[in-house]
Amino acid sequence: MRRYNPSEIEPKWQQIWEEQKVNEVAVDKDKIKTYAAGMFPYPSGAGMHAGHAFGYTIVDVIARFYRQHGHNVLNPMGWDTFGLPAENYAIKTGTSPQVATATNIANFKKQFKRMGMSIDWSREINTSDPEYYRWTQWIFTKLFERGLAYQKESLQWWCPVDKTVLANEQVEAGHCWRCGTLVEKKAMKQWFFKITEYADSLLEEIPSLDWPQKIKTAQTNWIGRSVGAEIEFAVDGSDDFITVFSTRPDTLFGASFVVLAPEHTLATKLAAGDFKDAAEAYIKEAVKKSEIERTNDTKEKTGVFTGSYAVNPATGEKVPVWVADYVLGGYGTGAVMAVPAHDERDFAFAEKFNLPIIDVIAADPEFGTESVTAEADAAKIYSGEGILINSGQFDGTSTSDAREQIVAWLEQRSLGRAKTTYRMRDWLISRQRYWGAPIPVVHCEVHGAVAVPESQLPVVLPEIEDFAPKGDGKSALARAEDWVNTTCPECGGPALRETDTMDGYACSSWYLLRYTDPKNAEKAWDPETVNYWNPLDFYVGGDHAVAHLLYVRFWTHVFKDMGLVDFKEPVKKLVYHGYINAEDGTKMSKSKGNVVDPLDVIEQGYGADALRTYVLFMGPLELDSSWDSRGIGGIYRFLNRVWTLVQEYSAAEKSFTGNDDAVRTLQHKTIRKVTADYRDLGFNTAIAALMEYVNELYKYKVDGFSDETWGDALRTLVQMLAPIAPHMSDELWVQLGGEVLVQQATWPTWDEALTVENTITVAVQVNGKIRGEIEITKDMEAEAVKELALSHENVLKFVTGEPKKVIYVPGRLVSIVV
RNA sequence: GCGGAUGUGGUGGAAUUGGUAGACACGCUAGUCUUAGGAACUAGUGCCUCCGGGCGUGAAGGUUCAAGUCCUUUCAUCCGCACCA
Repeated sequence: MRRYNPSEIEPKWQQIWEEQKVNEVAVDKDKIKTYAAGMFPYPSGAGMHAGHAFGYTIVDVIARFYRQHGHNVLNPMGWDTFGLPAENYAIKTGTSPQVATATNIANFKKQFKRMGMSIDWSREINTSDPEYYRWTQWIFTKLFERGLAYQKESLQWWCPVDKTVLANEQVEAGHCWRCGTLVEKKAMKQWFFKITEYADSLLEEIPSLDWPQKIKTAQTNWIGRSVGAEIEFAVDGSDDFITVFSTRPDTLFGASFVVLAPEHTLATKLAAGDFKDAAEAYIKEAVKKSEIERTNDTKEKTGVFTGSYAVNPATGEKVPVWVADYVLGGYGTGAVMAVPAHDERDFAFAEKFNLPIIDVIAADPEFGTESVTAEADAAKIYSGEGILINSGQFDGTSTSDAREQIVAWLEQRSLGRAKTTYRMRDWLISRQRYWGAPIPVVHCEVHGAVAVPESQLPVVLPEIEDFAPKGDGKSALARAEDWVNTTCPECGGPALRETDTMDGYACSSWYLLRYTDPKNAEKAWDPETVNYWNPLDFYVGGDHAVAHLLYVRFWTHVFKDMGLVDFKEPVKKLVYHGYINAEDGTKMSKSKGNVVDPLDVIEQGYGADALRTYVLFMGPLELDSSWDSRGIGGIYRFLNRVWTLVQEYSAAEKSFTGNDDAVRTLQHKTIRKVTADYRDLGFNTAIAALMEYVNELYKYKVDGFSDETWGDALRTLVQMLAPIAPHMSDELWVQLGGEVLVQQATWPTWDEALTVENTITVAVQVNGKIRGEIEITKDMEAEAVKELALSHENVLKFVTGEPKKVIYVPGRLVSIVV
């Protein structure tokens, strides 16, 4: 009898799949399409780890499952190659990023193939390939045309180690997402994408997405829409106005002081009189402090009185103007009206500096317009809804009505207007680094910033010797003089190329479209092709909640507006999987030496099928788990049992056995269960059901094998195992008489009538406690079942006299109440 | 602080509409057999027990014939965002 030997059969089938090009697909409108992709990897020098194996196995199983349903399945792969790690690695080792990247890709590709991934390799893309980034640049120019890419001077996050600016999304708790260094603020002229213009559009579509709630909430919070008003406070004795933003214009009558962010343009100007020196010193100090220092210490508020006053537009009262670092320069207008009675932060500030606290909202309508302040505990801040008090003509109005009425009242007097602000900022895309797609812009003395025309794309990244940043705020490209000096596409006059490169996230914001038309040399994509395959049916990943997943949505929304695609949302279903940690439960890392390399596991003899099955069996997709080297042994045992069962069947004398009915019922029940589990992406339970199936078949086989029923049962087993363990399945499929590859055979179906067993075990409860079991036939009447239950020996012990109530849940249990 | 989850055996985890809690697997225990292997197979494995049964899904209440599942309160852990006005 042949032994299960994955290291022999796996390479064999991988070669056959490749030779037959079974995974290469084209547009076919007669078939249902399914487009499944994993978030493409950043091919690091370390190669793949168990987490990669997990994510891409999920994609592959989905792809194979739908292929077995006759769908036209696109499962592509590409490489996210631009970015800091590759460049830093290159600087460290002295090799060029181009060379290092090519080596790493070759390594990753080998691993993918050895894991049996059913990828259409004819569609492989690489973001650092000029044929790819040419179109990334083209998209930039289109955004530029529409005013969605612009340049502005502003304070930005700067990583002093990586010597580049970072997007907001790339700063994690004040530290650089790549190297962990404390970031600084630096004023620089930078390129931005105007994602804020799409804030509402992006927000609106979130509920329609079949994405994990976690991600949807994270995006909603990230966009952070706040509806409120801008309100003008005139500066007393000056023509200046302080514009504040508030979500609670209904509390305006309680605004007892105004607070400016230290960065506010009026902050220094308003420093006056005896307070001038102290205020200026505070402002200077606060601006210098890193953001992290400022936000870290949230308990103790600091601030300083400017010496100036502003006029509350509702009351006409003079209120002091303060400067404090709890007000953020970058949000709203950088100035707030402080209503200490109804805002915690303002309250803390007012208490510390002894500023007036005016109650303007009564929580309980029963208080009417009478102030509760006088006797109310001073420490009580009420930030909820209620009825206005101490608010002139608005007394008695509900807070929600007052919000509208007060804004309208201000608007009449040009002292305010409704305003919606967002927490999200525009996407900063300039990077002062070499290894990225050059921003396709030329700076002309006459015409300013001019987009490079399509005919001159790509702007190829020149190969240079020294690509390390020097910290002068410019990328190494600035030193490539031949490249920098060029002519203006508008006038032909002398001009300089933009030397910043684009954030790598730009490249990954449209690759899901390019996959569908990867070789198009005429345009970024053919609309018909893109609209056939897209949007993506399944997008599998375990990283990124906002950054990439927000950017890719943003670009697609823009493409829709530009008429380049027919859909707004790029990803229908987002499959978010957990991490695989090392055996000790900590994160796998190269430095700790606890990384599990999938290739090692395969080469130890377990094979790719066992690896794939194991990572899926560990638990539900979304949960984190820890690698357990013993667990894969159990999986290997299971695959061996499958193998052995088929060998025994093949070798056996076939005869009628008497267990055919039972085997058939088992088969149909299993098809129903496993099919549903696959569809719901419950791979762990699908595998468990297949194990149970095999265990049951082992029990039945002692009676011998019949030809037809057992052949069917085993072919079904092999087919249902095929998405997960494709190599073994193809091998056994042939052995069981299959004529084509398993993935080309139709998925088994079940007959509901055949899933019902002839005799069913029903539990009997007395007063909610299980007291016995009865065997009934499948057609037994409810009354007969109840009677049978009541005559059960053990049940009789607990039932004295006439039962109050007898409930029969068909096929499940009988509940007797006494 | 806000938001999102998650709490089930020694471990990873299963449980349609509320309907026999612990599927499946790891581990463990005992046994069988042998070409001593990364074995394989068989049986057992939630806790307690006076062997009748009792108790069990973070905790406490509630609804129900019946609750891991629904409701109320509460505790713990993890993750995301964090002075966003």
